[in-house]
Amino acid sequence: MKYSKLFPKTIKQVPIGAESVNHQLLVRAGFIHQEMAGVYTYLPLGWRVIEKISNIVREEMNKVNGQEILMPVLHPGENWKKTGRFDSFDVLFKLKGAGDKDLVLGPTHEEIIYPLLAEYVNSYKDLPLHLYQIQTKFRNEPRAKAGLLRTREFIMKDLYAFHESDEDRDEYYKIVREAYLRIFKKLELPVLITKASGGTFSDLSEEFQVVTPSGEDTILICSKCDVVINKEIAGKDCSECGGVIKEEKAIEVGNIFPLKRAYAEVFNLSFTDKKGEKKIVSAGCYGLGISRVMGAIVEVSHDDKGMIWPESVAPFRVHLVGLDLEDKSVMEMAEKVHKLLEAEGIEVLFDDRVGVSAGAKFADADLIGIPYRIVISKKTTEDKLEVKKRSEKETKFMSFKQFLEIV
RNA sequence: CGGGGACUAGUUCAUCGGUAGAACGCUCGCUUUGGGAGCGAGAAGCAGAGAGUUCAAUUCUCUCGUCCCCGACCA
Repeated sequence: MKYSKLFPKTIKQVPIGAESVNHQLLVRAGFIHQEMAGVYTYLPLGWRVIEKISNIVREEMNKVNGQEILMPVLHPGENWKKTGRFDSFDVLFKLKGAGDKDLVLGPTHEEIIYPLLAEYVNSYKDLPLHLYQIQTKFRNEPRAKAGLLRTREFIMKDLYAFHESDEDRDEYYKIVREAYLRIFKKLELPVLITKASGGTFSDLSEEFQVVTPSGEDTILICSKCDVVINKEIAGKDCSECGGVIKEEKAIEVGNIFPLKRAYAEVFNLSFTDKKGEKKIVSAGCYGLGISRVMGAIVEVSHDDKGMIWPESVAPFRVHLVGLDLEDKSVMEMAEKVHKLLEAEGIEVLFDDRVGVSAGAKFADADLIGIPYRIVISKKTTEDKLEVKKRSEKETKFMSFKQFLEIV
């Protein structure tokens, strides 16, 4: 990809109203554009990051036997009336369809997936069943804030798992819990598994929290036994060992909990067991905020110059900066290195602009935060590429071959 | 939903009663090229919407809208 063709370009000024770090940097670098409070367009660089996060999540969901589906954004209001959430779900977007029909923009998908499964699941042989989707959710938050951390429209992965028994459900819960840990490790996002309120469903519920001052949740960490609890449900001292606790601000990037039989009863999601008896399905729900993860990564991984993307989700792997490009031989060398890298399957953003100062190009590279920067100029040759990692200070010189070994 | 702040060029901001200005960005030309280069020329605005006060409103008053911040809220 040539930077000269990339939409859009970076901007120097901090956008008005953008106070949180993720909002400022993502807008300035051209990853996202705000349309209204809590609603954003993902621009080419930002969308590449979203896709990479999604693919990491997808891969791990498939490993735990998840089958990907895509449910509708638009829900029949009727289903929400059945569960009582048409009136009780306070951030529900409601609208009228043709014939004055009540419709809902989906903030979560129990009201779709339960009726769906009730139609198809009959026997214990149909279980367990693990279905997930990566999709846009809508929640009419009273106050959207902090860039991608709290929005009215957001991208989320939600996995719904259905089981014959609570034992089977709880066993699968542990499996997904491990998958989540692998996901956040790949995303290089340090998470603390936090005991949380189960809402209306359960006492057992865990959140994956990223500690950062910009977080809006408060979690309590026990200094003695390493238990982490959301402040919403905790007392003064550690409930496990009575140890002293410390408070931290954190961002919730995932939440897993058993749904038990709450919706299965409403929508009559039942099956016939081996003995021929009718039973109600037991379920678990596993959420992960894809777009929020993007904001959280920026919050924990940046410096005063810009973002520092983990290699797993960076929009490109190499930022090739061409200097002295009005010199024909330098331009040819840069174009050659660009092609060679792409031939190796390495994603490259090539700053091919002519007449833009070196300082401006370096500043853009730092802001965008791609892991490896290669500079091509009068001072370099193919056997002496100038390489710098975004996360490190030192610049190293190496041949193309040597670079391929480290990248 | 309560409290506070803001809305003027594409962006960030000045003007604070007398019909609008800078910086950045953009276009053209020349010079320059290792940490956001210089000079010159140019394009760019119904001052969020509406009403009121006034000879005159971007400026004062009110209403509405939008955005941000602090709370409340956050299956």
